[in-house]
Amino acid sequence: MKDIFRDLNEKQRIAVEYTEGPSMIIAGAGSGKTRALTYKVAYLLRRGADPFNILALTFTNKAAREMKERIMKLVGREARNVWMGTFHSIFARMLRVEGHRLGYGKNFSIYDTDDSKKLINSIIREKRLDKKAYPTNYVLNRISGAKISLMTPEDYGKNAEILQSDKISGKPLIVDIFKAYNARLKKADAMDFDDLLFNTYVLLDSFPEVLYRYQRKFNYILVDEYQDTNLVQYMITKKLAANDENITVVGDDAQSIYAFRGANIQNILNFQKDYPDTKVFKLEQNYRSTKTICGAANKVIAFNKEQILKEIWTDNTEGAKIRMVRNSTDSEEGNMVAGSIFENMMNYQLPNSAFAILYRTNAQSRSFEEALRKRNIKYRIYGGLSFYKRKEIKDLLAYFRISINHKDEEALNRIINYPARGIGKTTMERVVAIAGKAGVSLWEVISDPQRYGLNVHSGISSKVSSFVTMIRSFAVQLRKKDAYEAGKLIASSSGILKDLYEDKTPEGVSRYENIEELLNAIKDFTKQALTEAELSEREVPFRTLDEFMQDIALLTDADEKDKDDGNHVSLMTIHAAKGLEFPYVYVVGMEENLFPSVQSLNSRADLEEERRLFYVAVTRAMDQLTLSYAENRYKWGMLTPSEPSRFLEEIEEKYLDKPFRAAGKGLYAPSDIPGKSASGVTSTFIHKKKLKKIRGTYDDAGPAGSPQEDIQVGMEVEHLRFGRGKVQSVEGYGGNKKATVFFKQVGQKQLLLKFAKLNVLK
DNA sequence: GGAGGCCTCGGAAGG
DNA sequence: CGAGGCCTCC
Repeated sequence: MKDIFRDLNEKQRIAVEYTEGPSMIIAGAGSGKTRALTYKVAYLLRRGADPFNILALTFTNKAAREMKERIMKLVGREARNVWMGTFHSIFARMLRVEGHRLGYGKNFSIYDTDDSKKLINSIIREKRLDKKAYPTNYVLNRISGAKISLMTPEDYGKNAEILQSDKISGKPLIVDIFKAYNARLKKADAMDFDDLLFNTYVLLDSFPEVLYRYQRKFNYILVDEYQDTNLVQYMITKKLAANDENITVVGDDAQSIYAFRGANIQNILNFQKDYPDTKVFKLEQNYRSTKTICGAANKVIAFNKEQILKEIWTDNTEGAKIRMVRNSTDSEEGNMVAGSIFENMMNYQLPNSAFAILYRTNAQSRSFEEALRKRNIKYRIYGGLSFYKRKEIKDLLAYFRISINHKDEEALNRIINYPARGIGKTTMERVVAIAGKAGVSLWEVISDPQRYGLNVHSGISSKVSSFVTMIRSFAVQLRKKDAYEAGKLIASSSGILKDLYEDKTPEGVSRYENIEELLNAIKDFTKQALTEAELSEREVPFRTLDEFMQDIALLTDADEKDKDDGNHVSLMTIHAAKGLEFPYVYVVGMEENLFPSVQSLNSRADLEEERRLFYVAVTRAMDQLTLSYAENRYKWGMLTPSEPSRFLEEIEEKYLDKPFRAAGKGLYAPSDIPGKSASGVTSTFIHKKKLKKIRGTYDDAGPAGSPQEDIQVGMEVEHLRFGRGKVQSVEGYGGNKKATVFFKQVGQKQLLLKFAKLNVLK
């Protein structure tokens, strides 16, 4: 048990050891929040807790997966039985078992945001409402907000305040759309993302025996990123923990950046009121960043009024000053950043993965893409169109969905006439109308058209019936074949493969390849061996397609594995960067009306959230932070002038490389950057451990590097990127000391020892 | 029923 | 600028 604690500092250790009763770990940026959480679970397991009795909730699949892997490394394979996952996936799992009490089938569908929007649009159309008056996103946000606040459509309709505000905004009928929307979901045996939470709450609230069972089951509850929880998440965890109150929440109010989607910062601020016995632990030692970056970040966040007081500090070195760079246009900004990355890479022998470019909006990525491509620097853009959002993928998945759950209306609408089979808009409008009147699902109508008096030409009626027959045959095959065989059969029998195969345009070819890729993923899934325990409790001795669908229904882009070795410059929004760290960080587009965004300028709360976002951006940097802005930027095709962001002035002068707004010109102009003395970067002190942590590809064999002075001719050394080699000669003194090394893989290289961290092997 | 032209409008994003 | 919705025309 000792060895677990060896990796923790005193404060972390005390927090981890405190297992009985409510506790809150307020963890500053880079202070080892994830570490505390993973070690606490590991510690519980070591002390004999049953993994099945531990519930650990996260916001992203990635966080859950990484934590699980780390715990498995600490205590072994049993850790995979911990109930660790996202709120949505854990609750979906519970609802598959218990949902029948609320009238859902075991194979209920999960509607993603696109499905929800389409459904809302069709309801607006059917109700003959004005689309302009009822924008889809607005309506969906209202509905989602209601569900997050645990309101049914009936509650919504009784709430005078809400009705009044809908009336004032000229949308008095949202309540009707909400009612219809929920009814349609139910009829389709489907839940949207919010329902997964809402229904879990209802389940625990209305069925005491179920609540009791899960309270007994989950002896220990841990919640990650607690500052991001919304009301329903808060209520569920409170209910589940009510029995023995062994609840640990981890978070940092300074990094709460999701209020816009319902996160309630009060949940963390009020935790101590909910559980008066709460033990509070503060982790403030930062292991990630230099003193400069920590100091600057503290100053920035201090401009906010609402916060739990805390300051991060670090034992790391002072480090390089923060650079601020003015550019005349956004494309110049792109070139400046790419040039600076290139130069740092060359000077200090850094991998691409040491660099990140962070921006406020996805639309900003273009100038950086172009500049990086010009220099042949590998990069990856996070966010944007994900694999599972592509049309062809959604089409095939819709076939899977409707084969599993015939009532799934959005899946049906999507594919009933794709590939084209002559069942058009008119026919479907009739089906929808009849189904609505009879109060049954669309499937019910098309599978028994006579009974419901579906009045169409005999030609069309035979097309409909052969579609129904096809889906039914898929359903039969689902039970006989494993996931891969069934998936392959559906892909070809549905006509999707043929349709895409015939399209020889580059896009068509790529769509075909995407389908192949999906089938490969299913193959991988199918190949995973089943344990004896699993085999004993299932009907068929192989993994099935509906299991695959449950596995991926809640997956998103962020879960996609890197296709390369992970050695790329990362481009992403600041939101997406939360939880990540990079040696070199460029926060770009630091301009008024962009960051902070226009929409945030109206209220103090919004501006403070924006500042927390800036705090998150600053604290992603380990070694060097560069802030940049452009005086002119293309916005929607127009070159628009812009002012530097107010946040730039919140960085204390003493942390800056050159004064911001000093008399005359302070900031770097881009021409100052590449080339000249590496812009005063004193040292890079990239810790090997950290680099390895970033992507896990730069494994170093030996222990921490030896002092550079000791490098001698004849030594066997290892370089992060070039691998093993032998020192041929050494020349120069002090900071200019150079070594010529022959590497087995890449041949002879001259290295400036100040920058190239070499491990001495022999 | 699908292709192509015109118009509109634009935040961030997990599941 | 570019994506997506809508209308028109074949």
